[in-house]
Amino acid sequence: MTTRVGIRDVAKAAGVSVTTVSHALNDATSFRVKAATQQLVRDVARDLGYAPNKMASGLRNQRSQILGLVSDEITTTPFAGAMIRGAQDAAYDRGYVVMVVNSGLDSELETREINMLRQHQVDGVVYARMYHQSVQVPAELEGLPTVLLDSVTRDSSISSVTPDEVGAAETAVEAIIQAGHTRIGMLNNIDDIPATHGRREGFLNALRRHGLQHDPRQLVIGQPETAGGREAALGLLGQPDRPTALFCFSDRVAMGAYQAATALGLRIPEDVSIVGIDNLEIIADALWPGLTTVALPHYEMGSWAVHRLLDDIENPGAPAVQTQLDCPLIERGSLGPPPS
Amino acid sequence: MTTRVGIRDVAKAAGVSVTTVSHALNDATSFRVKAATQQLVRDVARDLGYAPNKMASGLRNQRSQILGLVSDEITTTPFAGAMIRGAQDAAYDRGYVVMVVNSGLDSELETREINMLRQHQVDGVVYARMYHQSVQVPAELEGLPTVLLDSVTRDSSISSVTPDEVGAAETAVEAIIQAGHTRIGMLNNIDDIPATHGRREGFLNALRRHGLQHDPRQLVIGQPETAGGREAALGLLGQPDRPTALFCFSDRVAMGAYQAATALGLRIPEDVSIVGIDNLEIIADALWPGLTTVALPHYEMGSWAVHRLLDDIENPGAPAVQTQLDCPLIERGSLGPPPS
DNA sequence: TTCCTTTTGCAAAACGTTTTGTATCTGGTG
DNA sequence: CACCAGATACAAAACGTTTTGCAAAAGGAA
Repeated sequence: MTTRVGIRDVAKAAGVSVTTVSHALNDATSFRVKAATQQLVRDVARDLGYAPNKMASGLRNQRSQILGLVSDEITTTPFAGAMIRGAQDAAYDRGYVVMVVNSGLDSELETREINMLRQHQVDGVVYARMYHQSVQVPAELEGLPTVLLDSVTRDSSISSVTPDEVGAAETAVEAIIQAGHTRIGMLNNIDDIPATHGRREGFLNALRRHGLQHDPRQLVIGQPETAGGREAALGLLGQPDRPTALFCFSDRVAMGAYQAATALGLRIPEDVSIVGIDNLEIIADALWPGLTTVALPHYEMGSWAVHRLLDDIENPGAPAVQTQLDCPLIERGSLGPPPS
Repeated sequence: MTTRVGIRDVAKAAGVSVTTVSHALNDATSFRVKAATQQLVRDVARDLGYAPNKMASGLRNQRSQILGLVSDEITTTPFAGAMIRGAQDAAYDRGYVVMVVNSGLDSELETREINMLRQHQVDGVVYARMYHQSVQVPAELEGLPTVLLDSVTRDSSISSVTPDEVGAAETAVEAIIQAGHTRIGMLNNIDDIPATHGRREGFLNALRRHGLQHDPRQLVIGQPETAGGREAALGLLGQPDRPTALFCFSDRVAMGAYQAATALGLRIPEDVSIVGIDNLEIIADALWPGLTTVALPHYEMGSWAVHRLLDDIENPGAPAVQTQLDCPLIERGSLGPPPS
């Protein structure tokens, strides 16, 4: 219940004026205050536990130092956590704080939530999706600095950051090829999203680069969940000329592939190697043996988005940029040489 | 770049005074304005897209309408997403917004982050953990309305919400018993945390209630991850008098039990039934067959915490309360009758 | 001493609201 | 017409800062 300590209290305690305190604390307009007094003021402020009221200073400078993060769902995967944390950490490093808001798929709710953010005078907004997709930025964001996270839009005047899907697939398939495989199958997603196309392209690129022939029957599609992966893998691994390695659209699909392999009596990686994408630790670490996979840089994307947004805010005018972040290979135990 | 529309603009457009606008919009101090004018003002405000500046109003009424949510890690499991969303939704329904901040295990960072929240004048904070544990509330929260989420502390003057661990285990084991099992094993956690003890207690309660004898050799402990569950289950299921059902500390442990069963050539649920706790969809849905498990009410806890916090803020003085939320059984396919 | 220069203080305005007290307007009633 | 009640307007203060212009103090150098 102790009434908050304000700048006047600090001034009184330090025996200087509020003007001096203000200058001492925000050393911006320097040289109105001598180094010694500045130190004194700071010490006193610390001792008193003074914390400037950001509503007041924000009101005065028309800067809230708050960023909005609007996302769709954040419940099913841990990806959201990583992105938010990346955004958070970056914001914190630069003296900002993040207001998170999520609206599921309800665009009316989204509108109202963005409105709330505006009322709180957020300095900018990160517009995030939980998986890489193409979006239309809501009209309410008009006039607010905005950066897209894990999403892109037609309007190239908005900066965005996404995973390098093609590169991720190339990384995975290169690793498979390096291990000696020549008959490689892919379990792709049936949905028409950027990840589907990008990863397919990367898969084909890697094969081509190494002069490996692509057998279209070994690129199958299915639902991007475990059940879909299981079915697809059962089909692929049941054939006599089965592939010796499987590149899977995601770790969940890879989990299905494990189940299929086990059901068929194939050992991993002795009889068949499996590589995924996502580095969904809760699955990749839990599979037996551990799943070799390519990590999606969620934390880094969150961080990148906020840094970009703050650059935009702090000195506007830079051209928008569409960035794709690298996806590193995480080796566990599911990739080995092909059976001889 | 259109300069924000303020209350004066609304007043001018509606042809009334700012006083009237303010009264019309916050109908609190009623009857200073006639219903007709109120409607007029509201229409004009909507047409102009007027959004009250919360920094200004907050400064004036010493109320930011912002809640802080400080948590530890939010990266590995999707639980964080559910809790945050629950908190979020509840806050939104009552006109508040949430600032999320997370500090890992770095308590110095936590201190500084709480400080930031204070600077932004949050009206209260939810102090959250990602798994049920006992915590010490940091001194910086002194004087701020606080509610604990998925955590408890010695000081019973702070309200808290946690899952009903004992009840969750009872629910799971009751279901197993209803299915006809009499030889039931438990794979518990080795860590000394509330969940470990609560779930053990619930397990024993259920057995006792049905007059089933508890064989201590069938309650084994291990690391609460998949590998730990696998090892523990291999031991338990390898014996001739193996249990016909396994109650697992968590879904990840249950996944290990699946692996062990598969390795031993046991079918689920024909040869052995398995029940978990967590309802970690990404795993429970992915296992084959689907995992019957008990859900931890993360969303509900987040929502409860915020509602409690706002009750505290809006009319202080109510006694603190320690709440435990129910955990419902989620049936999939891993529980069946015992082999005959 | 006198004149600078550097450091500090003081007062005031501004940010956009809410809230209060008082004054004004309107229309109806006696 | 005079009076009254209800509805509204107006002006001002307050919330806690930042920033400005100007004045005052403290030194040092001439």
